[in-house]
Amino acid sequence: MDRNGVDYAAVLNPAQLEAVLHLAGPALVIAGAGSGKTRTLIYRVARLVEEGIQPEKILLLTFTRKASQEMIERASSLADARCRFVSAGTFHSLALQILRQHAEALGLSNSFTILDRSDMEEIISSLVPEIEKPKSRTRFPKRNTIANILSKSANLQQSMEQFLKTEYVQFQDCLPQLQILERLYAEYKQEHQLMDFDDLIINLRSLLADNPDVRIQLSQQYSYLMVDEYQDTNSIQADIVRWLAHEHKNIMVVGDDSQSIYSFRGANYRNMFEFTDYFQDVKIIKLEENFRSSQPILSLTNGIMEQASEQFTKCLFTNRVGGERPRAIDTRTEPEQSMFITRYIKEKIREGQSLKDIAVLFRAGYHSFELEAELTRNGIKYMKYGGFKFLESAHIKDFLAHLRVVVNEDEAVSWMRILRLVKNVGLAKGKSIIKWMKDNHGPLGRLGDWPGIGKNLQGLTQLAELLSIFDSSDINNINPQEAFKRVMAYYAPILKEKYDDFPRRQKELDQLLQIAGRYKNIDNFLDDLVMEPPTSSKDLGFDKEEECLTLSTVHSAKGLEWPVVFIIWAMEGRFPSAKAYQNPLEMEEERRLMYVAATRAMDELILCYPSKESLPGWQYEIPYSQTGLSSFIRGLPGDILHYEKIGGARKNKESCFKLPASDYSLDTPGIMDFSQGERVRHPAFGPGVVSKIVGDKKIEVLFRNAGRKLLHIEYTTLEKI
DNA sequence: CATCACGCTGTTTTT
DNA sequence: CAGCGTGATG
Repeated sequence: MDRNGVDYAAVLNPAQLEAVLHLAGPALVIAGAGSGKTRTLIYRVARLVEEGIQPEKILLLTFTRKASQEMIERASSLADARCRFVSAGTFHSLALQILRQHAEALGLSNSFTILDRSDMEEIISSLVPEIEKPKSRTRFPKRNTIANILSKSANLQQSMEQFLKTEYVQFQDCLPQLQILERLYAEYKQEHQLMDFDDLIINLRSLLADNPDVRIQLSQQYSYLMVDEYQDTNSIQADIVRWLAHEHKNIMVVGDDSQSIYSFRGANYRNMFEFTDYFQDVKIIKLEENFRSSQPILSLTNGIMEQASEQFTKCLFTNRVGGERPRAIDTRTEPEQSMFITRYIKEKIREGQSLKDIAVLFRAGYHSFELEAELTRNGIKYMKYGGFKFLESAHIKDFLAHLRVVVNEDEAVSWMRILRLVKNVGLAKGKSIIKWMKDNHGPLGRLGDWPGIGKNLQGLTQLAELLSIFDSSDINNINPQEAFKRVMAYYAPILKEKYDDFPRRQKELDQLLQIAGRYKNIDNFLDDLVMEPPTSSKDLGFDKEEECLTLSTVHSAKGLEWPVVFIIWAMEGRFPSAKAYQNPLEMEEERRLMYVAATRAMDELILCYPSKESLPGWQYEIPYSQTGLSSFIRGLPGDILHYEKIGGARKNKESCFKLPASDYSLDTPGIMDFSQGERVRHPAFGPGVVSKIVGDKKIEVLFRNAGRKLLHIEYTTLEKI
């Protein structure tokens, strides 16, 4: 019993207690999924505070800001209110904060702008025309791929040559071009005072490595360090941790090698085991008792990890008894999968389960599109995490570009966006205007003086007027919301002109305006948007705590749990390019990804896979043995999973799901018939008319409201009206 | 030099 | 589906 009345021994098991009572010196906590890792961290923070350590001096590093905020909140409500003042954040936010203070030590201005992924890609694609592409027949990588290559090689600290040899063999003959691009991109960033996410980390490390005084100052400022999800750090971040703890060695890292799923950004779970090489007398604590899942679920997850070629640690166990075996359900096709899940959820609700208790997890954002349509048609509310970020949609980026040049008038990426929105200005004119502005420093008000301005460039004059408003007032005193409204007055007509579905986009901008209202200055507002972009409608704060289903990528679901979890997994095998399963390394990560997904489930786990491919455009069928899921479950002992098949053609009597055939079988004439001229409704595109029957499962529909008039649509996304 | 229509391709994950 | 390249048009 301690002074404040938290009886740690009563709320923690022995291993957790050991971690919580550890005060000074290095410690490595190996914490299996669901072993109360967060709980342990929380109580350890509380414990440190109760020991009299100033909360500000405790630094808690996590991978998402959301995770750190939640931890702090729980710590201050569960244990000690002073925990509210603990310093917490992500590696990136810490780096930003420190670099803004010490930029000059690195020869940078402290008003640098942060590039998000799409900014990065935009710069790259503007640089690509400057290089001569290889003459050979092989394709040059797309901008997304180039960005991946540059980012990952930077994070791995490998030379381009070495990197291509090991990771992108297919682009090896583009080596000279990629090297040039790498250099051009670096020069561009230097010239325009820009940093991408990788630069934040890399620059922080150099700062720490080269400046003992900064290091000492920081180790005084943060004298106790904790790092969550340590298996997801890359070697640069591990260096940062080492430097930060260099003076005092009060460092506790917590992680689980089986949950390392970020190798695409250079993360290496071996960091965990190298930790003991860099610090002496590391206390190692293993948390192996699982408090989350039923034993049958753990048998599955243990089984999955037993197939891994490298396993360092633990086998999870629980004291819980009972529970159903996880189910593997062959839903035959993707539409049937969506219908199955939707029906099942409805039944659960009828049984009294809350929607909040159910989650559907998947590999990539677009894997849930089909399901989303089905849920919408059935009126099931859901919140989706991960995948596409709404901040990356064109209208939001366009709008924010205007605000960005208000803060930083040299910001060429944003200028390009803005200018190209003006009628009759394209790539070439945009470039020449930017060059002109550079040569004549101080573009804001004087854009109207551009010599090329003429009667067909009326838009430029208006833009100049808008910007002159900002130019004349003190930028630091502009209230973000006010600035927002002014830009909106200018941008709204452009929005209407450009998008047929502008009301939706307008609404999203209005939501963004609400967020802007929470800030006192534009700078911070923009920084926060890049560093911690809202990833779901919930983050935007407009859907109040409504009870709804969770849809999430596995990556975004990390650290969370639900009583009932569905996993949708089978699509990987369908891509001709999905050679993942031939590459043992990627296969290993895929396995850990499945492990993370499965360990989210508390009571009920349902793996769904359509054994038959049915997407438009990808007509060929993939044998079940090649689908992603089956490669995980093939090697498992037969009694770990309960196998089932559903689907019209199979008429499986064992199926737990008996529906009238017409309700969900594509083979049965019924709701899936459409004929030419029929009126239909799509959940996203609204009403339309069937214009043509293209094939067995494909029709063409003419939509009035959609940006595009003609779309090939799958039957199941449509509703007859 | 900007823009538009058309056809082809290729699909991740996050700060 | 979007994002890119191409070729025609203004």
